Amino acid sequence: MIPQPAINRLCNLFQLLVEMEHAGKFTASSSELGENLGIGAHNVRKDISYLGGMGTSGTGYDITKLKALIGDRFGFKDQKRACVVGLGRIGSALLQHAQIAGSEFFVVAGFDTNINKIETIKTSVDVFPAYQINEIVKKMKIEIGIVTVPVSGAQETVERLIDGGVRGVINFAPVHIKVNKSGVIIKNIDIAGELRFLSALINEQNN
Amino acid sequence: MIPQPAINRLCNLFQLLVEMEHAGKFTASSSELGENLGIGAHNVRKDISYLGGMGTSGTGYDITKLKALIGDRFGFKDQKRACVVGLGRIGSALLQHAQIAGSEFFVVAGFDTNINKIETIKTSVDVFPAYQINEIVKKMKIEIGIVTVPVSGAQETVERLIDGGVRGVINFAPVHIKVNKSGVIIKNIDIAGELRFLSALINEQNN
DNA sequence: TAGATTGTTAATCGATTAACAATC
DNA sequence: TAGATTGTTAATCGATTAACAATC
Repeated sequence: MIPQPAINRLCNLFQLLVEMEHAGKFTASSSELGENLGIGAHNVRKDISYLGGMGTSGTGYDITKLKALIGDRFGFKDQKRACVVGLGRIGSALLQHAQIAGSEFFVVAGFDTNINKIETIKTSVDVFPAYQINEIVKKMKIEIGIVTVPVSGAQETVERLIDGGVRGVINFAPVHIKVNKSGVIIKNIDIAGELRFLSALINEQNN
Repeated sequence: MIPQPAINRLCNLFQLLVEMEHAGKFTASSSELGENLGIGAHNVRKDISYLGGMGTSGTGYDITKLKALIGDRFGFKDQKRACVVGLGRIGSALLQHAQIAGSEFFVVAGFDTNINKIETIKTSVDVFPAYQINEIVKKMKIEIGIVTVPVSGAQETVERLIDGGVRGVINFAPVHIKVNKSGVIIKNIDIAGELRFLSALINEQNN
């Protein structure tokens, strides 16, 4: 059982390794990796040790092997299908963006309650009315839902996604979502909240 | 010295209180607040106690007073000026969005290296070429920078913002930014990273 | 070999949870 | 008063840091 913060750091490490590999590097030491991630070398080694470890004393880590170790463990090889619900400014930005990110995630569908918006929107991704969420998620075997609807619609939207069979949700609405089905994970991203947090931290420094 | 996780939760609590007040509620107990935040009542009381506490035994908390207590402590009353650098899909969405969010943050300027983009973009917010970051941030007394440039430009962008006098940065580029000036806070939001993290968590459950 | 760097154990640190006396 | 709920102290839990023997 790997602690969540460690899983998170290992995800960041994975991304760093992708970039390093791309840049033509072959090996890296824990201190070099730590520097690039903004954490201690200890921490890097400790995190990697949760996966069993595979570094070479005196030399460091083989970038390609380490990347594979993390990727295998967390299932980063398989493509993952996602959908976006709520095609406002951020939603429609993500509808395009998520494919690009060079990541293993593909946005394969978009949803909105507003029929006009559905007809207007210019995108290569198929777009459907919100009442079809359940049906389409099932049909397309979508694993992850990205929710960018207003607070008032978030809970219901997530429930429909879960009914459709989604395993995880990224929720941009600033509300806590209640989940009854076990095994479903919700991750919140709250941009206004982060701004507020940042501003609180700045304020705290001044006293 | 309030622990950071507590500050974060108090920010969420603040937002909840705004909504509750808006809904016409006057008091709330720690258990009710906790339920809405997805945390324990213990935790709510503990967090509030960092601010000195002000609940009434047997009755709970006065929503308006509690909101004021948090807001005063973290400086949420004053309007904060922010700018967005990098007017891609997400950047230009934020250029509009951040004002709306009903928050105390105002986006007062946008920047991009691409001159064409600057001329094309439709927005009520003033938009400038990136080389003017330092100058404009100083002139407009912008406190917070929101960075949505590609990884390759992120470090330099943040440095320019800090030179201009920004106190905090929200960075959407998936890189760790090095800061030399003390008192400046960087918060990362990595959407692709969150997707990866989510997918790793889902994967971990299956074993 | 000598220098570098890993993996792991033990020690520290900090936050969350629990419990309860105090209070409205 | 009796019931409800706070604020705080103490106990638990978990993660990070430090240190070092093992290894290439």
